[in-house]
Amino acid sequence: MAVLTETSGRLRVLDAAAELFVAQGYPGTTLRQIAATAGIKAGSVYHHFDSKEALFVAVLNEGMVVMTDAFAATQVDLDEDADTDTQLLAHVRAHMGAVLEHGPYTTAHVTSFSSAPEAVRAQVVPERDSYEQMWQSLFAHLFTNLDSQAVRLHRLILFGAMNSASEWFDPDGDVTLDQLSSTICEQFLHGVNP
Amino acid sequence: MAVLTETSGRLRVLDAAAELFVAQGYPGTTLRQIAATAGIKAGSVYHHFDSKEALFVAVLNEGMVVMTDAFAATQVDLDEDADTDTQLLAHVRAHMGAVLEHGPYTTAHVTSFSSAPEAVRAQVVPERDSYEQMWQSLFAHLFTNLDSQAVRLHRLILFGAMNSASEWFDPDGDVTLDQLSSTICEQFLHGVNP
DNA sequence: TTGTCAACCTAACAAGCGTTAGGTAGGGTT
DNA sequence: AACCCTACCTAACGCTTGTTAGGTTGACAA
Repeated sequence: MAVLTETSGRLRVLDAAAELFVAQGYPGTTLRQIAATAGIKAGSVYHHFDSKEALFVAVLNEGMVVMTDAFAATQVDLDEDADTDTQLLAHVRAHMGAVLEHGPYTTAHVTSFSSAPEAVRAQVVPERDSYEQMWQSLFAHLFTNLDSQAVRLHRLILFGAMNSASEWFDPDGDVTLDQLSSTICEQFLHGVNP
Repeated sequence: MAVLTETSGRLRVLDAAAELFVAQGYPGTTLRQIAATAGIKAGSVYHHFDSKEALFVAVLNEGMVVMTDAFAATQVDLDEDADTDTQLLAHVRAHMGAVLEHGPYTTAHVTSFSSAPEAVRAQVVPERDSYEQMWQSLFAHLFTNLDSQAVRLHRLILFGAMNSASEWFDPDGDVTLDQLSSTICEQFLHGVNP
């Protein structure tokens, strides 16, 4: 039986990969860097994963699971008839938390998805789409006055606002994730001066 | 004298580099790809640029000039006492135009800046900061009720909303840049339901 | 005790990388 | 005519890349 105090080798590789992919992108990260960070040699990575490509896909899929779960958990906790502000804030906070507080897996989705070759991206598109579909439904439910094209536009704008925070947000800075989430949400719903 | 109907070799290299950096990021793009796109051989790139790094910096600096010029031109055309909606929309439209209508140079700044190694990024930071400073001043002028930290936060949110459009905006789609700019601007100032 | 298996290692492979040295063709100037 | 300079080329350099083949080790099972 594995000792509980040390994480499994496969997980250490996955962690190292996620961290480095976030910092350097897909082509900018080498298997030797990943292996070194995980404390093993480059060749040994192939005991756990078939290829660099498969490793990247594994990281992104893990990240997508975290985000999807966060959304679903929020949905469950929420009264369906709560007002728009309450519902949106809860989901915004959940998304921000998933991207910025739950390790590099989710962040990889936001920052290094676009750096990957088309062949790699294609393997994660379905999971991505399904997450976007969740938000599309939420928006359709909250903003009944908008048509589906307008809903899509506003959703993309909100995603841009939320995800770009991964480029500058500092967990140790003087703005907390709660504050940031509520600022984004307030400003999205009611504009810059309330 | 150079024939006018064909662009200079240096410019063809710069164009090819900008285009490929946008599509594949900095480490994902090779000098041989750039050279092939420009119609020359890899070694010949060094007749025009000292290194891959210098080529990237040249692309980003060119992009920053376009953006700074667009901002300045908007500033000049604008009555300083025009209302907030008018001023902000003009600048948003100018920024969006610079990023999405003026070739890959500006887009490179938005999409592939983060993919570059730290040593490369450092060389473009001053120009970047000066552009951000322009926006910071504009915001301070438009939103006098906000303190400088709140101004910064809202500015970053707006940047996120605008720049993320480079990942999905389709010039041939059924949303024009004018419509998108005005949607972003309206929603930023007054919220999602006006 | 013997066998099995996961989890590593070493050492190498071909391919591709950024970069360089040296050459050449042709227009412009003197 | 002689020269020079720009804009390329060829051919290679040393190095790194993802990947593979073939060990070695130690924990566990039969």
